Amino acid sequence: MQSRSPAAARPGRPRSAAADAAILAATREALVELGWSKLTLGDVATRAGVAKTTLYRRWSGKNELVVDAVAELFDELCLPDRGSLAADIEGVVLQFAAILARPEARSGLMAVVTEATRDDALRARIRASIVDRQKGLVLEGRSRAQQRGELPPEADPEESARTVDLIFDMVAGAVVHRTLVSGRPADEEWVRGFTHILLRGLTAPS
Amino acid sequence: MQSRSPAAARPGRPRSAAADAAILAATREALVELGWSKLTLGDVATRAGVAKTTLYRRWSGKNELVVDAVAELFDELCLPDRGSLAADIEGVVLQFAAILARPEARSGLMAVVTEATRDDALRARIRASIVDRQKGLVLEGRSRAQQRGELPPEADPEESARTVDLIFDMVAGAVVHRTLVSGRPADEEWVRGFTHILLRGLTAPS
Amino acid sequence: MQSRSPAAARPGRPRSAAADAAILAATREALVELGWSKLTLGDVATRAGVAKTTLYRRWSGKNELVVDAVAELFDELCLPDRGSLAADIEGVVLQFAAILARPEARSGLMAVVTEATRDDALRARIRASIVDRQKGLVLEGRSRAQQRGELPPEADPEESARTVDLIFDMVAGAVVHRTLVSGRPADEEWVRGFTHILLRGLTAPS
Amino acid sequence: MQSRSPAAARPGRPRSAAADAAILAATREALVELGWSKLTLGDVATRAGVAKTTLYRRWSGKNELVVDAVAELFDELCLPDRGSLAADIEGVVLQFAAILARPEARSGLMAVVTEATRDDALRARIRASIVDRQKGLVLEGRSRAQQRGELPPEADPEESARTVDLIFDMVAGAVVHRTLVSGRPADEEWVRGFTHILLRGLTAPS
DNA sequence: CGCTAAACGAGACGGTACGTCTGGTCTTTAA
DNA sequence: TTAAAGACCAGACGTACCGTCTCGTTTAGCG
Repeated sequence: MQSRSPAAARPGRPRSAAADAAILAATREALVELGWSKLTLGDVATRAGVAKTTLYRRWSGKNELVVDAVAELFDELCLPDRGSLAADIEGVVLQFAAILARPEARSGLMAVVTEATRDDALRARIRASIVDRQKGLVLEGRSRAQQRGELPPEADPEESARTVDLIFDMVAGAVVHRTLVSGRPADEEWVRGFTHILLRGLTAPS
Repeated sequence: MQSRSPAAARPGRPRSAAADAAILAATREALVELGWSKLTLGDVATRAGVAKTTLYRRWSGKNELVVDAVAELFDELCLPDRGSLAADIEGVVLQFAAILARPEARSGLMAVVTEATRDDALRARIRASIVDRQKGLVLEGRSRAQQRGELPPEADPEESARTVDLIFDMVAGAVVHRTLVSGRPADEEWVRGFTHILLRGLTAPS
Repeated sequence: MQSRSPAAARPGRPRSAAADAAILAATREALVELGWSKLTLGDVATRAGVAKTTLYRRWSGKNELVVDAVAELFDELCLPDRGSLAADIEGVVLQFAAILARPEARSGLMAVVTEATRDDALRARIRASIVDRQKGLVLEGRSRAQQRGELPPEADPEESARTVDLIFDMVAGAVVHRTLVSGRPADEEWVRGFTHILLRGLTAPS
Repeated sequence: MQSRSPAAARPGRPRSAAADAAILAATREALVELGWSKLTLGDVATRAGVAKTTLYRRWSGKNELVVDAVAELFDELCLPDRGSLAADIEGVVLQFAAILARPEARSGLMAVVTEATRDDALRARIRASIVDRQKGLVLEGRSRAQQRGELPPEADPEESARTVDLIFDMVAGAVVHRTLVSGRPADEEWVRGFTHILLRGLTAPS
């Protein structure tokens, strides 16, 4: 039996880890300067000081590359305990907005989501590297609020999952639409108004 | 013999009106089959039975063409009075979701919005042909709800505009995110849940 | 019925005759500077001030292009009447040697002949544009010598054709081998010696 | 002074003799299947069951490799005494033609000669491994004919060398041109005709 | 016997050229 | 003047080889 352990000492020269990093950084740089549609894999390779073949050996195309390059931007997302559900939501939304305010995210994220409408594998990749992480924050925020007593514990797990999805679409969708479609910043004032409506919608007695 | 339209005093061969329609239809057809990134102006011209020059004489590029082609899809959006604010919201959200469910809208709309992040003229064109129309529906729905007494009349006009923008971002963003990012349909059940939260957030006493 | 007359006014912009000439000239220039194996179609296009597509529209590859470029060099071959068979042979052999002394012919001709060993269409093209013209000179020289009485009239036409082929292979082969394999010039002295042997072989009583 | 004794017991693992043979055989095999221009060193290495580095350690490039691979084909050339100059010439020309009829020789030999027009080192290598051996046969045949009295002894050694070169160019050139350019076999009938003319040219009284 | 040093396989690396495709423009003839 | 057709320039595409390099792994001879 041969276990394909990830660090299995494969024969031949190992891939350069530096190249990976250089390519992803060059991709973000090119996204900032040129935007998605004028971004060229040849140009990215040149910026990274790397041959085109090195790039194609790792990523099968523009879409996959940009997903990975953009995904790294979301590594910094986290959910420190700010003491209340409202503060937690405001905090994470502001973090999210700050990332979307960066030009490499603006150009890149929307573009790959667009491409993903026709490419299931790409959609899965986006979900795995970007979306699921964000949804995890929603889950974490909710359980924390339940521990605080701000939200009731869940009864029906299926209903619960549906609500999490809904909240996630509302939060992410609103920030994305504000930032990328309306083209105005999701600043503190806007976030406060948004959080106010969302929270009241979730907690007010019907 | 062809009788010249009396108003067309211009010399030379008049532009074919049929060509415009054929080009836009061919564009939508190509969007469905190929998606944004693989759509080619040469291919569109061929589908429309038209020369490339004819196409370029009317549109300056891919972006402008697709904006116009997609904009026609939103002509059907309207806001019949369904008797209550909740019903009105549900109705228009479902209409919007139905449009976004069509593949030519999925591929095309997102793509031009993406391109618009780096092209102000394109953003203005999109706003004029697509977004403002939607925002008008929000305004219309609110004033109707105010006439019904479901919403209080606005005091501060600036605050009022801010709220309309916020609601618009929340509605459009949630539907778009649900449809294109989460990749699940914005069906009646989902719309009901969304409307419920949104409406309670807007009307519940804090 | 559609007659495909060569100057049939086909629709669309006609091909640029200047481009053809520029490409062939650039090809010869590149052959001189770089030789066959380092000659690049992209480079030829650049030298000719022409896009790669323009080149590929006319020639399907390097081989076909070089055949045509080299074939033009042989346009100058002719057979002026020098008064005797010996003088005629010496004259045409010297002409042939002069062409083979040019670097674009050295690199190009041998290379396409080499490629033709595996490509029947290419061999046919070479025969049509280069070889048959040379063989014509052999035929012309023989009939002229027969009129002068230097050679007897042919009896058996089949035998006659075989002899022409043999002489042609001997003449062209010897010059090519001397020039390209032995790498020494086929100068007047060499040509005189060669003509001497050949002529005696053809005319001496056995 | 550097003694380069062939079996100088150098430290380290000695080179595999089997690899050399396998590479040359694989080269000929690839020449037959693909021809010169489509032959790749990577493919040769794969066929030989050898790494590319092993190949490059021994040969500096495609040209050198093919020269050596083709040169081995000419090892079988020899000049048995057939009793007369005519028979000797016919015999060796037929041998030469038989080698040129093999596809690995057709593709390979011409190609390296072509390359050699721009590479002096390569030309020297070809001369050493292939051409000089053939010229030796001419010398041998002549001296044998002189012993038989078919040819007069040489007076002027310089004139003698010039004649040998000329004959060699005529013989090799005619066979190569017949085989590779005219594309017809140098069979017995053709060889007889050729030998007849050549021999009469050399021996008939002027 | 173990040490040393070169050869070995595998395959990644920076490059270059390939032949194709698309984007926009220009030039022709016909309507 | 517009239309259809298609040639034109420019340049990105993704692939194939080039010749070099870096690995880990033999495999010989010498100590």
